[in-house]
Amino acid sequence: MQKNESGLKVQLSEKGIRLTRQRRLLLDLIEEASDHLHASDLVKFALERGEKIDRATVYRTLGLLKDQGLIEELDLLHLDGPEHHYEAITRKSHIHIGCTKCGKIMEFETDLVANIEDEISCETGFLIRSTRVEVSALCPDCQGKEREKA
Amino acid sequence: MQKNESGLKVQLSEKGIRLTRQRRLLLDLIEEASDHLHASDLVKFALERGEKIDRATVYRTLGLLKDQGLIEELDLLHLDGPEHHYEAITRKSHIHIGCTKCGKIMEFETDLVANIEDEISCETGFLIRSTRVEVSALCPDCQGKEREKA
DNA sequence: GTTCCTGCAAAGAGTTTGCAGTTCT
DNA sequence: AGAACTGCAAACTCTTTGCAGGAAC
Repeated sequence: MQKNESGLKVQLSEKGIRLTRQRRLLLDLIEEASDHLHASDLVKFALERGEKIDRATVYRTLGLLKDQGLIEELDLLHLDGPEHHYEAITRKSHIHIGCTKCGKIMEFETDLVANIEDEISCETGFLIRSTRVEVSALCPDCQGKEREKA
Repeated sequence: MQKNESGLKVQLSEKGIRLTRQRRLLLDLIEEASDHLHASDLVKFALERGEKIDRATVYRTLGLLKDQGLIEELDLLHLDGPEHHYEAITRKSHIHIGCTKCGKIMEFETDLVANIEDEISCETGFLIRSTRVEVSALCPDCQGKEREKA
């Protein structure tokens, strides 16, 4: 373990999991990303910064990070295709709203998700790990275009 | 359009979409199902009642029904594999809680989802079509087993 | 030094597509 | 009759796996 490692890397290391060049690379890419990445994005972005990584390693690492609770797997309603998207789990959880017409994804923060989680815990006894909320909608721009047609 | 067609079939027909033998069959299976079906379930269940339907038709029909807003596509956190699951859209919406250990899926009804939708509509102007909430958790049984190990 | 990880290549699974023939309205 | 739908088969994409060599601790 090297000095001054960034957040997710420390977390992984503290769980007794080896930090390899490839894992550092992927964690960097995921932490720096503003978007929701999928596996082939990661291969591509790695190449762009001159580092090579195999698809298989990407998938294996994403699985590992998901199991360890460091990243979250999203489908984003498959508006963009069948791949899975991943994002770092941050303090403030947020939900995703996708426009079914233009495919745009918007993030939205709300405390109400925590309320749902509380209600579930109390009433069912389930111990919640994470909650994924994905909303399928029509964005304001696309609503305008729909009205023009009519 | 035949007489006494069931709910989803009427809805489809009213949209001007042809009712074929295969579509009736799939709608019947989806309406009667208590579980969340995926494509190959539908092929299998059709065969069990002596009707043949091609995979391609199943996928095309599921796409159609999803686009028309008659069924909802779920991933159920992929606890059960990479397939998509489908269920009829019913009046009372519900969310899915999956146990990451045993894979059990529980349905849960709450009014709080409607609150989230209201908040989103007001603050973003998005017109919501549907909201998918999938919770990853540990069920009470599996929590017990975890404690035994420790 | 031991254990775990990676790359490569091949396989696997779910899903989509082109086309000719059939069915619906 | 005309438009839309289906079955078949092949193709496609995303993802997983076995194995030999290499890296982390």
